[in-house]
Amino acid sequence: MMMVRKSKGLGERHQKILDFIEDYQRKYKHPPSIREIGENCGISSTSVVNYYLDQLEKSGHIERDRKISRGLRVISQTPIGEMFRVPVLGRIVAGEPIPVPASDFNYFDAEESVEIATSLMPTREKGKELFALEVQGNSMIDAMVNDGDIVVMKPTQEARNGDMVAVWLPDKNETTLKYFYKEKDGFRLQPANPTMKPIMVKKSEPLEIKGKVVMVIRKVEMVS
Amino acid sequence: MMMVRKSKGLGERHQKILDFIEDYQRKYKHPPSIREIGENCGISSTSVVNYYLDQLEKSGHIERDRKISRGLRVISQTPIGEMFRVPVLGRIVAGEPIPVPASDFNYFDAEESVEIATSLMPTREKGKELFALEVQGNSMIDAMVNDGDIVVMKPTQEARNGDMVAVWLPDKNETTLKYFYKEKDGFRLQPANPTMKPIMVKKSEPLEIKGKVVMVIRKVEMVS
DNA sequence: CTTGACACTGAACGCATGTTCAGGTATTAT
DNA sequence: ATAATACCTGAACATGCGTTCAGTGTCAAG
Repeated sequence: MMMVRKSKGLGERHQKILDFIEDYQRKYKHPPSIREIGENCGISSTSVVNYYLDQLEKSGHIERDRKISRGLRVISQTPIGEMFRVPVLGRIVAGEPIPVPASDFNYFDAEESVEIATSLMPTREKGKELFALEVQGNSMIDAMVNDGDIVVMKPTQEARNGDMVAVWLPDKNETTLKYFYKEKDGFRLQPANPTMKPIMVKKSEPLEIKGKVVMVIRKVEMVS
Repeated sequence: MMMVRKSKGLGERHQKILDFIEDYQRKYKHPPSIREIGENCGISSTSVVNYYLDQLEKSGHIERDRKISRGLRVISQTPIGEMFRVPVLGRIVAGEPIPVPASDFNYFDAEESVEIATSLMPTREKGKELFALEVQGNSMIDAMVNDGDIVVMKPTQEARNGDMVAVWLPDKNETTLKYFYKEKDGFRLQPANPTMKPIMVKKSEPLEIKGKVVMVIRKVEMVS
C-alpha cells in the first residue's frame, strides 16, 4: 500500500511557511532568511527549513536563488500585475476649456490621482503620458458619461476615425466628448449613446482636439 | 563663497544607484547586495557604495535594515497601493437573468478577471465578495452603461434608497440596472440618465435584487 | 601653502546566512 | 524483525555580505 499519512499536496507546515514568506515580504519589502522562517514557524533547525523549502521549490510554490542571501520568492498562482498612477488634472465641464498637461508638467505634482491596473489598458500605453479629468455636471450624458465619472485621456491633437476624443469648439464655447469621424465636408462628432444624433462640424469651423479618451471609471456611491 | 560643485540634491551616481535598486527589485523580487550595486554602477569599492547609500538614506530616498543582508528598499515618493482581482462571471443582458456567484464559488476559478486598485473602491469592501459582469448590447444605456462596459457588483438581496442595483423582473423577463428607491406603494427604479423616466414596480409584482453596483469601467478602443 | 571637505581605493574584520552531514525517531511496508 | 521513508536535531563549515578603517587624490576656501 501507499503512504497515506500526509497525502495532501501541501502540509500544514508548508502552508505556514508559505504564508510567513508572503507576510514578511509584504512587511519588510525583502524576503526572510532561513533562520527567520524557522523561528516564526516553530522550526528549531535551519536544515529542516531548508528541507521544506526544497519541497516547496520542487512543487513549484517558490523559487530560489541558491547561495544568495534571502534569495527566495513565492510563485503566486494568480500573479497580480502592475499598476500605474494617473494624475487628475482637474474637471471637465461642458462650458469650459479642457485642462491639459503642460509639456514640462511633472506628473507627480498633481494633488489627486487615480491608480489603474496595467491589465486594464487597451494598448500598451504604459500610462506615461496619460492624465485624468473628473466630469462635472451631467452635460456629457450623450457620451454615456455621468457627473463624477473619471475620464482617463491621452493628450493628442490628432485623432483617427472611431476614436473617442475630447474636443473644444471655440465657436460654440463648448467642450464635448464624442466619437470622431472625418468626412468629406468636415468632421462628424458622434455621441456614444446610439439614440442621439451626431454634431456636424464644417471644415471652416475651428475644432481643437485635446485628447483621446482611453478609459472611463465610475465609482458608484454606496450608502452602507 | 559656498561650495557649488555638486549642489544638486541628487548626483548622477545617486540616481544611477536608485534606478538600479528599483530595476533589480523588480527583476529578482529581492533587493541587491552592496557588491552587486557596485558592479553594476561602476563602483569598485563596497565602502563607496555604502558611502552613497548613507547619503541616500539621510536624504530620505531609501530605507535600510543595517546588518541584514539585502535589507534596503527605495522610499517611493508616490507609493503605489494594493490591488485586487475581481472575477468576471459572465455577461449581463437585458433579456436574461443575472449570473451570480454560488456560495461555494472559488473566485480564482473564473477564467476572466479584472484588476482594481484598492484606492478606487468607494468603501472598504476589500473586494472579497465582489464580482464583475460584462455588459452585452446597448439596452443598458438608460443606466449610462454601454456595450462592453465592465460592471463591478457586490452580491446582495437587499438595497437601500439610492443604491444602484442589478434587478431581475420575473414578470417582464428583464434584467436592468437602476437606482433603487422604496416608496409607499412599491419600488421606484430610477435610470441614471436624468432625462429618462423611472419604472414603477408595485409591491405585488416580484422583484429580485441581485447585487449593488460598485463600479463601472469602460475601456475605450483605440485604433493606434 | 595649508586646511579640510569630498569622492574614492583596497583590504581586513566579523557576523549573517545558506549548505551539508552524521545521526535520531517515528510510521509503514515487506 | 527488518527495511524504507518521512520528519527532525544539532552542529560544523563555507561564504555572502555589511562594516570599518587607514590611505590617496582633488578642489576650493582661507
